[in-house]
Amino acid sequence: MTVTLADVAARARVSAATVSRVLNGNYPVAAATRERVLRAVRELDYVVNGPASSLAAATSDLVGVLVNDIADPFFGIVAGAVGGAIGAGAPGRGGGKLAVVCNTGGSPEGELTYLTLLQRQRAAAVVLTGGALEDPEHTAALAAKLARLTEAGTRVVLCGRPPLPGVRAAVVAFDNRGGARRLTEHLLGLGHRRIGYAAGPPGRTTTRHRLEGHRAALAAAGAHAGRDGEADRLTVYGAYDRRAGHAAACELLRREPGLTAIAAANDTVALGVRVALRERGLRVPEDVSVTGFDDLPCALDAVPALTTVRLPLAEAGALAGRLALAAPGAGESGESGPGAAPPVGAELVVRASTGRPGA
Amino acid sequence: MTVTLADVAARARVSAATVSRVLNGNYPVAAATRERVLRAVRELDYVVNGPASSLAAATSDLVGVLVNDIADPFFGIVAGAVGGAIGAGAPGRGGGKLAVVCNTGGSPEGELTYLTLLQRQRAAAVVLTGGALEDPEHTAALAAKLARLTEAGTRVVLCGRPPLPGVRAAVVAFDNRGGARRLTEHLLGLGHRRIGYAAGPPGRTTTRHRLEGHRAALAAAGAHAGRDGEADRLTVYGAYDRRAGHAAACELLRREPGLTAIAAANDTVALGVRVALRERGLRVPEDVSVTGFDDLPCALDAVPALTTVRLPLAEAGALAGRLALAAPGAGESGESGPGAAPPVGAELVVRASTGRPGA
DNA sequence: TTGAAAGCGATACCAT
DNA sequence: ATGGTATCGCTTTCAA
Repeated sequence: MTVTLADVAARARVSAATVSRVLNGNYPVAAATRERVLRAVRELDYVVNGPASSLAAATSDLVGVLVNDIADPFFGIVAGAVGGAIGAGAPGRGGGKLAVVCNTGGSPEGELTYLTLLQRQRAAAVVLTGGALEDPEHTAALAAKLARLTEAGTRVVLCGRPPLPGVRAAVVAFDNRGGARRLTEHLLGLGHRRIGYAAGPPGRTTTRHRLEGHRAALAAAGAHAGRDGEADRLTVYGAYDRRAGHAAACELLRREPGLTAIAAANDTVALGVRVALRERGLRVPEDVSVTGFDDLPCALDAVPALTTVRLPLAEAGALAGRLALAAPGAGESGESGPGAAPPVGAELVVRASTGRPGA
Repeated sequence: MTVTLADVAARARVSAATVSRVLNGNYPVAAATRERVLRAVRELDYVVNGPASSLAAATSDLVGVLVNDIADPFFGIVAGAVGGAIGAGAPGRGGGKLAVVCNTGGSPEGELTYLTLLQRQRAAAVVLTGGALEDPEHTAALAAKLARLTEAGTRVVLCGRPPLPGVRAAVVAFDNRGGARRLTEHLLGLGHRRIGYAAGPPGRTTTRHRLEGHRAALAAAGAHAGRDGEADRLTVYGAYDRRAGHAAACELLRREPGLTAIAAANDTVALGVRVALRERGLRVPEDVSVTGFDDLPCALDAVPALTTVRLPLAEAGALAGRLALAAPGAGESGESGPGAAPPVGAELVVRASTGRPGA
């Protein structure tokens, strides 16, 4: 029925071993022989049997990419970049791999389940993207699972989340604290003093780090500083989605109608905040930008103050992809060998303000 | 080193065959025996070797999802829904499959390359999403490739693109013509008469169908009808991204400054149009919505006229996922067997108008 | 209900 | 440079 290596070998009048060598290009093969084999492959329309190959070689060319929410362009861009970096046209050896994008929905079980699925597939590498849960129990389970994976030869890349103790992994770090801090400093610089904060879901590294950055900026400026718990009162947690951003803005304005600005923990949340502000007839600044907008010159020009905070997200993803390809053992926990850029500077953080500084 | 079926069998004091039966649940096994096996699996922390299993069974539990642009939330939502429908918690038999999201970038080669990669993996199914290229040569190549896949037992699902002659595939159809037509009718209803159109890339099914719908509405209303080529003059083609939307709006306004509205071929393009309008100080209507906004009540309320055009995108994706799981041979080319909903009604189409009806 | 054994298709070591 | 072949881990008849 389906064409196998043996069929090709027969047609090319060589052994199966030779065909394998030609196809993998790992061993020297006479040019004439190679030609004969390649022609047979073409004529028979032969396609390698991946499973068989993976079984024999004890490794597959699958690379798992775990994302918290594939519907969020943030992860879409990262996943796309990883896929591009490891895919067909990938530079050097190790290319031609297939990205398996797994949507965990941010749930701990989802994360573990998909890792098991990938482990089962003997994935060449797994890339965990986005903030991690800070629950000790889950962290332990995750670390254990990842340890097993690395033992089995699977490379682990952490992109946008902190290193895991005891896990040999390459990591692409985002400066969540610094980014959030600069964001709030920007608002303070505009004259805002009563600033609300639409935070991410509790218990996530990104949520905590960004909130810390936000508060550091407030503290440095002496804002909210007097009354205890004032910062808490002006902070509302929620999922990283529009609906939550909308709800957060409503709640924040209910608690403190005198708010002049609201900082959001990420782009998607900012979109929700925007909608809430518009509903109330509040002015929404044009400089609310969205992940991915950076390919639009006009959008960039509109937010000069934030330009430096911007992260070429796609490049971070590509870097993660390259790290996934790198030979195991190369520069773990930090960056890696050839062609690897230093850890990326800052996470993209965008805010929506009510645009009434001093009001 | 790594635990195998044989290890589990030994520990449970049964044969490998029995372990396999327990794990796959296809054959009857004594309850006591099953327990013993499952305990051994747990104790040894055994994980099936996917490649070996796929090799023996001649099929894998991978489902390929081809998307034109993973960074576009439209595809993110669809891909996520497919993944959810076939994944861990999938109903009935056939669940527990792994979605492999492949970003073709809308290129014909990418499409073919990924299909080969999936063919090599012996994918259980492939889901092609989004508009298709109308190039006869590529269509033929694609049809041939898909034919080979189905022959090998891979199910093919077309989601958002027309059926392919000679290819046994399930299809989830979007009413691109109808959606676009209603969109333009909406604008006409608001009093607009000089309407620009930011179309998608030339040569795509979605581009053509939506444009046809748009023009049908214009023709029915007698708008643009008099002068020949007027509709062409007010149409600008471009990629399905913001940058192109921005460029299209600029060009349209250059050609006809008297424009009172611009209809965009999709959400992402509409966002770009929006930016261009804002740059010019033109009023941007609040009812410009974005794919995925439908989970935000306020957004829905803002666009009553479009509510009926809205497609629960995630549901279309889930449907496609279910079709991917269905037994081969079940109701091809149209819809399918158990639990399958009828083809979805309408594609989500959003527009941006300059908000100056009659101006 | 369970076991034994023959593949599945490619890889890589050992010869030649 | 090329061929023979054991091996990878699981599935699936065929018997018992």
